[in-house]
Amino acid sequence: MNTIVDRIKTSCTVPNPNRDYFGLLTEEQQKIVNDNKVIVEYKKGEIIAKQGSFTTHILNIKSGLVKVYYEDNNKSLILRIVAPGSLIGLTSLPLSQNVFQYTASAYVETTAELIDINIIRKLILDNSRFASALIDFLSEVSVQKNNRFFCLTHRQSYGKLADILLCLAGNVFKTDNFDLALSRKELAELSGMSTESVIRTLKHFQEDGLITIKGKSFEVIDPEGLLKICQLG
Amino acid sequence: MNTIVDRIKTSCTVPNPNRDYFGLLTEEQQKIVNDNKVIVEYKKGEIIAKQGSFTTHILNIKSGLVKVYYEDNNKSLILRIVAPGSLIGLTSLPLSQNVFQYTASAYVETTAELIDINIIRKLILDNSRFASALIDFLSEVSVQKNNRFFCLTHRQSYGKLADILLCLAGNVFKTDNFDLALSRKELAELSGMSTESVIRTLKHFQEDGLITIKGKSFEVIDPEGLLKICQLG
DNA sequence: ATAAAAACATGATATGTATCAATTATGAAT
DNA sequence: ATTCATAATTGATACATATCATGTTTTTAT
Repeated sequence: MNTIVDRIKTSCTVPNPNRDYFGLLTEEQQKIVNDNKVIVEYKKGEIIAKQGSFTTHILNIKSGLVKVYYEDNNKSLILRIVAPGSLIGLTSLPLSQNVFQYTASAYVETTAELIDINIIRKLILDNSRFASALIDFLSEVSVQKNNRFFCLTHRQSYGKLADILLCLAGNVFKTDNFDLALSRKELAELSGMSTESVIRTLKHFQEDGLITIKGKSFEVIDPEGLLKICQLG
Repeated sequence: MNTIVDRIKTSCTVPNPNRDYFGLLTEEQQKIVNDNKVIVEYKKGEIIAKQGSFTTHILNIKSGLVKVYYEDNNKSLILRIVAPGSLIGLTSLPLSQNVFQYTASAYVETTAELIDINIIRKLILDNSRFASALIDFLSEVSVQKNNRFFCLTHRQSYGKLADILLCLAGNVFKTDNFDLALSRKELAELSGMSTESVIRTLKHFQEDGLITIKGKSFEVIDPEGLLKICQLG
């Protein structure tokens, strides 16, 4: 599949087609996981994991949409957007950093499996295919994050927002026409801009016939135009 | 050890005390590695790995100092500084992204072991302690990189540069008095600023009695002062 | 249904920092 | 030692974007 989003270095961090990490386990190992997991539903805005608190569980996101962000001095930086099929908390696997290194909260109603991190640690040692899959996962997240930060540090507002819009249409909703659960403020956080600048830039895009907005309803009219803006910076 | 650098979220990405990843292998496995590695010396400025080229080898840095950076549209972003004891190329372990995701070049004369990546892939499957150690490594690099990007996106020039200076003194050279191999331009890249701004800011720090500079020779006079600047932003 | 709060929008202003241009210093090469 | 190239420095200017102030609309709660 070769979408328009594949043609830019996007700040989008929604993962590629899900992998079934736990499908690599033996039946017996799967049973251990199933016996040691709980399913939790989070309402919109709820904290799923809090930076600095002990990581007792890895989260496997089953439905919804989650933001993972780093907090310091009342400022925050969104590290990645997590969609179903992705895991949260793996950076706490090293015993030397056994607390959450970031906060995760639900953008929308979200369901997650919580699996004891010590079970995961044991499975890594017992099942090398599983371990290898986690290495792949960490590597892929790392590369996506590099893209994101390149965009954030080297593009200016028009490019950043165009990028986000293409990402939302192409990766998250997979249609040019979507209702966005995020507020303008959240869009601003995501693109590293001020809320006002987001609003102004969206207006500009609309005037140039690139998109149409009605409240929370977005439509991408000219994806190629947005792409061009991304590439220019 | 509790240095001043431990008290801030630093953009510094020099790794913690080395781990001997290959020491976790069996003697037999170590022999395989030794039979399939070469040692290469790189001169200052030489490219060690080029973004986009096939990753045939993982690099184990033995001496020197390396910058790992992401390139796009003639712009570049330094992802991390690599000191001896660290590995380069692990993000190419997934077969889905088997090319270098970044470029690495030597800041100073550098020595590296090159180990066939397929050997590494096999060892991950054969030795789960080794796999687990690589997971830890990837997690730690990930967290350090988050810190770096938080600094780059949420601090302004004075804070960024103060941070870099503390990092150089505290983590890289481990003394308040050091000769810096990096040019002002490289310092600018590292802090995500323009060269001119770096120079002006360094001058300002000097006028305020925080540091002394004579050409390439730096001395940190008032680390607490620099720390305060970091924390303010 | 009404009040209160939050989100959205718009204009004016401030500011940090890049960019440009020009000058001086440093180091390498012949 | 002289030339050339590269790095460092300084000042003037431009500009993107944050911040502030204020008003409007939408959503939420009672």
